[in-house]
Amino acid sequence: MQKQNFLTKNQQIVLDLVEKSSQPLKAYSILFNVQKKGLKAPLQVYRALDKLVEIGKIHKIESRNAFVACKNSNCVVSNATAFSICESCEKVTEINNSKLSKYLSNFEDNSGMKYSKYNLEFFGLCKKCKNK
Amino acid sequence: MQKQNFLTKNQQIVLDLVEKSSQPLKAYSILFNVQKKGLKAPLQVYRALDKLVEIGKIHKIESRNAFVACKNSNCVVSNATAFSICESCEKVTEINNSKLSKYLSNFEDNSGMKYSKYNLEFFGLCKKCKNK
DNA sequence: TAATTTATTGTTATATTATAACAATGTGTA
DNA sequence: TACACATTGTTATAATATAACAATAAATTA
Repeated sequence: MQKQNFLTKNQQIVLDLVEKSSQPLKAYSILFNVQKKGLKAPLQVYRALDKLVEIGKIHKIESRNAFVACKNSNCVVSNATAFSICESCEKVTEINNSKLSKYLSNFEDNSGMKYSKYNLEFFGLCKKCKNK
Repeated sequence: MQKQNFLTKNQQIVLDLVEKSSQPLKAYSILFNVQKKGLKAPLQVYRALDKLVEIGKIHKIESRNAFVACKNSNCVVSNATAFSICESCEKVTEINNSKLSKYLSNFEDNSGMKYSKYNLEFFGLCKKCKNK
């Protein structure tokens, strides 16, 4: 059996929901929203999320325990992610800046460690909240 | 009452433990280890951790839900943190690279957002694990 | 096609991480 | 001393995530 290159029913249901949302969704909020589609247990959601993260269709916002769809149409693997997070309204935006990603992907220090992946989260106030 | 500029007993107990550890500690592992010192409930640990993170004495490794002592003696506020994490042995090291921190602290994009804080986590294999 | 293998599913239970609420105590300031 | 307010201790519970295992489905190969 070769590695699955399509989405299963549960994965598709979860992905559809996350893609429809403009903001990160929490696992149990996803669960609540897909119960009418037959996903009744947390594990069904977590398993779908795990796979979707693995193949890069969604990202986990670690500091928020929440999930967003990847906005880069070319996103195949999620080995380089950067987000901005508004600490007031919690709006999260994926940062798509080639200079930044190039800089971080090529980053090396004297630890002898080879970095294959990174996740960066910026915090601050978004335009709207700044002007309040 | 002015803002506290010293550590309370509970905070000091938790900090001592985290500083002694060479690796990140989980909250409930901290709890287990400080029970003989009188901290019996999770909240006592979480409250101490919250304050210690706030004043920059320790950092939270978000992707691991674990806490490490800040290794920069000059660390006052923890608004700029970067770590390397070995995905095999889970060794975590705080990255202290002024070029990197300068680059990220000055990072701006066209979102109109002012970034006051960031957290970066690199993943890969450490020297030891790479050679296995 | 049948047998084999492997991935995925459904399900129950439980582990892990974190916070709400509130009374009691301590500490700085007026 | 009286007050304001931060911190503490405590119980209960919320929120996040995984273990274990039987059942089902899909790909492989004989």
